[in-house]
Amino acid sequence: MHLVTQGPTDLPLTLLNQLMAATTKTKPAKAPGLRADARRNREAVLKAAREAFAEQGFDCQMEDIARAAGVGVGTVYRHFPNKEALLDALVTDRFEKLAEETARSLDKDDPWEAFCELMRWSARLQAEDRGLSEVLASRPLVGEAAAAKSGLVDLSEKLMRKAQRAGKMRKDLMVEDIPTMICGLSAVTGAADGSMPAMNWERFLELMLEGMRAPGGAKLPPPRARLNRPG
Amino acid sequence: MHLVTQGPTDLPLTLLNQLMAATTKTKPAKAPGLRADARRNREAVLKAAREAFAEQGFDCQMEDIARAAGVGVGTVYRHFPNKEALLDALVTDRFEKLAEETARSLDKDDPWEAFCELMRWSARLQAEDRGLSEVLASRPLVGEAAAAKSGLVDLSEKLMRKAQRAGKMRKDLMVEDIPTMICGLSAVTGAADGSMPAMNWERFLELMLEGMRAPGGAKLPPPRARLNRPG
DNA sequence: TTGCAATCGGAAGGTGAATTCCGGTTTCAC
DNA sequence: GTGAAACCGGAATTCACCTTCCGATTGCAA
Repeated sequence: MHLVTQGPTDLPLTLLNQLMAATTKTKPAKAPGLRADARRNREAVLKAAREAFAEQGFDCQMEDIARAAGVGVGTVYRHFPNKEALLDALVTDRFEKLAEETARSLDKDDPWEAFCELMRWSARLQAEDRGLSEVLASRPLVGEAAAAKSGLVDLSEKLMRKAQRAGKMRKDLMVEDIPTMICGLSAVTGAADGSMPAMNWERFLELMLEGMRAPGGAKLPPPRARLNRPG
Repeated sequence: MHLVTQGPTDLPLTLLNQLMAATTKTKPAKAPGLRADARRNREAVLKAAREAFAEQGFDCQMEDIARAAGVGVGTVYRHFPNKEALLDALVTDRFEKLAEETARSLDKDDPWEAFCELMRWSARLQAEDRGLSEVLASRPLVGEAAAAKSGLVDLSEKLMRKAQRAGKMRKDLMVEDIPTMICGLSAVTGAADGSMPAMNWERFLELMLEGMRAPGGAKLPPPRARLNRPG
């Protein structure tokens, strides 16, 4: 009989694996001390999930993912305690990709142009990934993804301040306005690929950028709440 | 035994009621030749549904609606063939309200100011009604609501053209940009009331309006598809 | 008042997914 | 090579809703 893997769910087992990983590498490794077949399957599941999530968003089905990965649903659940955790892993990955690109933008010469290009790049990413756009538009974040987002916000803030100091972005914009903009944009990219092809996120984005450009016209309403971030 | 109301669902009965209504009033009447108790219940159901839909959006439950209306679920289904039809009725109603206000805006002196005020008013409506904002942000329309929307779009187009002729709105905006804007805005109002209170739709809206004001700056990307409308 | 068709309520049925369970396999340390 | 811990698959279970069904009730015309 098993001794340590007993419990209401498989979660403890997963945690154990993560602990073992931590002893091997310092970064949260993708596939720690797993048996060869397990590691292989885990990768296959992630790949299938990425595709299903990009295609159908949160409504993708666990069984489809399992089938696409060539495994049974049980295997999916051995690696991720539930659907939310699986998707959280994917979302975190996406956020890290966004953060990387944002960091790269910070090095460019013209911060305003860099900001605009970053927004365009990110909008394209959303347009190609229904899951990402759903998450950005309306899904509350959980788990690791929340932390990943907070890092992303910090980077955006840096870029924003740079553009403001350069006199190209209106001074009264706040960090909070950026997630807000991205939220609106995501709804548009999501709708555009779905039921309303006449929606045009490229135009929408340019219109918003136009509104953010310095010098600002009419005064913006004051904030009601601030993002609460550590620090 | 029944002779005319037989069918796979109660839909035929509803249609029949509507036909009967048509002979009494020219407009689609709310409660035609129904028995007194039926009419009373129908109103109660609509009221309860309106509240549940505004509060929880499409995820509201039929049983909750029935309970709030003080009737059984069976009664709800006698008046509306299914959930979608019930919500369609509510959405249509909302769209008509929007259209009325738009028509009123057409009579105002300063068309640009009227447009801005209309957008602000409509955003407030969305912020108070989760269901409405869901529909505008991402739900494909069905049934009557689709027709109601098309009427609304026509009116918006008139207002837009007026503002453009007055030289206050950039000339390269198209009708399609307005539903797009509203879609983005709805996502923001929806998120703001839910998980992300730091989102501020008032600021977002003003930013967008700023971008729409004449004279436009950078050229907008060309449309990819047009709204296909009759005429 | 009476007859009965229309209406009512809410239990039961159906559906679509997520999640659990467990007998059979596979990998790997020894 | 061998034993057992770790893994595997996918049928069975669970859960949360929407929708249907039908015996009991009620409004209304005669």
